[in-house]
Amino acid sequence: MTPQRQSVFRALHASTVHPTAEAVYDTVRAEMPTISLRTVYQTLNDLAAMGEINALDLGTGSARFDPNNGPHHHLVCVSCGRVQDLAADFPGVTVPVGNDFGFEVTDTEIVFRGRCRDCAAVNDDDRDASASRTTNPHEEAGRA
Amino acid sequence: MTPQRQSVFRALHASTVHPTAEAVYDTVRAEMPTISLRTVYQTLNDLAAMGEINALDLGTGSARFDPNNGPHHHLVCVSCGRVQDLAADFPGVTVPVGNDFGFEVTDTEIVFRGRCRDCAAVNDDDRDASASRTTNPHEEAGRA
DNA sequence: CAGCTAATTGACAATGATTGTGAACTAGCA
DNA sequence: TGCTAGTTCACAATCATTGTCAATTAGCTG
Repeated sequence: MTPQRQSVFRALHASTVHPTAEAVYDTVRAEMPTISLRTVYQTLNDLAAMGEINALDLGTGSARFDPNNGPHHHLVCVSCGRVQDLAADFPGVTVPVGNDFGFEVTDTEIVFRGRCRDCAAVNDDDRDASASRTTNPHEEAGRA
Repeated sequence: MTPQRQSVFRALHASTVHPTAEAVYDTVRAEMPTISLRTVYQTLNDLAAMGEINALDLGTGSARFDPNNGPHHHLVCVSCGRVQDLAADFPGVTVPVGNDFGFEVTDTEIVFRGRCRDCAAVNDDDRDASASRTTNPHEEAGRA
């Protein structure tokens, strides 16, 4: 546990927004200006490998890191990329028997996509013309 | 609808494995050797924007394209990246009332992660030493 | 304390997926 | 025939992430 690692760990836990590696980097640099982005990535990967944090790829362009260890799901804003934890349990969600195509399922991940409060408010304003040119470039067509 | 676009469309529908852009490129090149990867990307994006296909980012490193338009979910192999459609409906899966953090949810996506039949078989062979160095480099720690 | 070893750091370049740019081509039409 | 708009594609650029490897550091041994 080097100071760098501690700082990364703290930055992650101080945040509630599932920061990207870049965001963690910015935070950590405030108190440790010499740290490199490489070290942040390395530390995040190490922490994830140790099971201390989760690495999430939610289709927002870059990975996001989640200090929440318990089972939970996510609300993702398709407009700004914001990610919100959802501490709910969905007991009925399992692969129907006989439909598993031989998969050994080890993990179930539910992603609710939509617009967060802020982006929904913005979109109410200019709902006609520029509806697809919002803050964030990720406007993937359909996600089933 | 240019010949290129038709060919991309056909390649996608002829496949059941949710090909990556690169895979579509390889298929199309067989019958149209001069097509460029750029055109394939462009066409896939256009088709996705038109709602003809879905673009999926399932954390396997590259986007995968899915000609299946109906509502369905996915089985993803964490080892080889294979993606299998799952035509099941989960009626109970909605954000609990009062827990939506102001999100306007428009889409719900369930991903079951695990090992496909083939990768499970391989892993039965060398289950001790090289368990984390499999075909595919994506061994993200935990996905909640 | 000197010396050794192993782990960590960080500068730099490389990778892989994807997109921007802009010139060449093509189809349809006046 | 000449114009125009949409497509294609070669090339370079971008973005997130990782490889490499020398320099630094911590911790241990004697």
